[in-house]
Amino acid sequence: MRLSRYFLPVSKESPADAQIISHKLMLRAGLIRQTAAGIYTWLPLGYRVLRKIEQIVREEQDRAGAIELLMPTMQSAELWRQSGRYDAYGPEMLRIKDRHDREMLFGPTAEEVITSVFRDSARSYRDLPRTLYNIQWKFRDEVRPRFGVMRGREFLMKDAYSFDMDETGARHSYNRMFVAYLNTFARMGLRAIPMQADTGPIGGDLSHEFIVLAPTGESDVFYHSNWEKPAALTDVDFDDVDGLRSIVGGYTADYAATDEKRDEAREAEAGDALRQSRGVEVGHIFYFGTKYSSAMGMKVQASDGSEVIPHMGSYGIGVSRLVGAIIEASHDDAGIIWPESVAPYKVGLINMRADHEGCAAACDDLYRKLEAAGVEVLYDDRDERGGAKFATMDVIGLPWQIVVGPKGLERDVVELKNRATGEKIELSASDALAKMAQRATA
RNA sequence: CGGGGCGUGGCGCAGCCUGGUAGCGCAUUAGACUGGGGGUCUAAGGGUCGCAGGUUCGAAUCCUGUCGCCCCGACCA
Repeated sequence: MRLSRYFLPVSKESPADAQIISHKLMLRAGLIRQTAAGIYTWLPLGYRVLRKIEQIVREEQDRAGAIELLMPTMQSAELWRQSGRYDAYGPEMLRIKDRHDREMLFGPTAEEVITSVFRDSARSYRDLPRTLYNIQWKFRDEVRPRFGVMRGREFLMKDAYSFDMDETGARHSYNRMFVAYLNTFARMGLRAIPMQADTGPIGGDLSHEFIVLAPTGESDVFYHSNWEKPAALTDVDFDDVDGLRSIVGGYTADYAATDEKRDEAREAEAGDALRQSRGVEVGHIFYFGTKYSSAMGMKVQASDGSEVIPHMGSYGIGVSRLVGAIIEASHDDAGIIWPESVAPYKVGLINMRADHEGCAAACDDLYRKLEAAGVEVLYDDRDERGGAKFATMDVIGLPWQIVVGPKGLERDVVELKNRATGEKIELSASDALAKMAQRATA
């Protein structure tokens, strides 16, 4: 993409409304614009990041054996009356009437929809277990939206729902998601710590919140220093019940708890290794037994002919919130530092002198070759001074910058800069191309 | 939902107390110079001061209402 033809409104100053760093940077870097309280338009650059994150979530859900579908944003009140939640949910649910005066709502979650859909088609134990998920916009009419996309009213959520014949099966489904979540966040460069959590209005007795450490987080959290080691992907067979259980057991062995769930004995045990921080909740998983399946009359026939009420769990990831959480965890004074896995473009190509014939030709050539090699490149071909271009690239946080200028070209070199480390090396344009092409396919 | 604050060119703000020609910085446009970390000079464009009503000869300014947004607290993927 040529910057001269793109829509990327960046600015030096951020609106006074923005309080926390991720919100300020998302506005300054031209990622989002607010449309109403807690409701945002995703500008081109921000939307690319959102889709990258969404795709990682999707791939890890698929790997864990979950199946994607798409449920509507609008739901009928009737469905929520079946579960008894229509009255229980309260003013956070946005209620709407259609032209026939029928009561509708903008879905804050989808237990009712999925249970109804699956209930009407699943007849036998052969149809189970299944975990179904979708990535869809949700609306929760928060009393006080704030912190940009970290706490919006409209937000993109991945929500998964598992159906099993019994609690043992349900716990395995739960463990699948537990490990899938660790892998999902690790791929985004985040260390997300699973913590024992309250189940809240969703109900049930087994629940973990996945929390990313950040000083601006909304929850106080306590954890063992073992959690400070960098996040690593776990290569697992998701069908291996015992193997998965022991992996989850291993992860939960190290103490980690939110403020409400602190355990004095375990904190004493951790001793000097106990750490305190603030955190952002990026995922939450629940096992809640037959709460919805029984309320909504879901039954399937077991192999012995008896009727069984399936056990369920639900599993959420705040996809749009993750954009903010990643920035909270990865930025510096100059701007955002995107992990390569979610960066909107891999590399920013800076033409130091748009008016310089040789320089422009070299840049155009390198740009074409990068695109042909499948490297996502944002080419700053504007007639601006170098300083302005550096500042733009730094604030939008692309992982790599290739700087092409007349001085370097005299010696047949370009400069490759790593945004995260600030390290700069000189190399030939073809070497820079090769290096970027290699990273694009890695 | 309780408490507090703010709405003035795209963004950040001043002006309001004490009513009288709407201003500054950044950004934008044009030209010139300049060219490796947000350049300089010159010129220019852009605002019915959130909206509605009231007071007044006259309202950004005073009064009433209303809408929107933000902050603290309680609640949340």
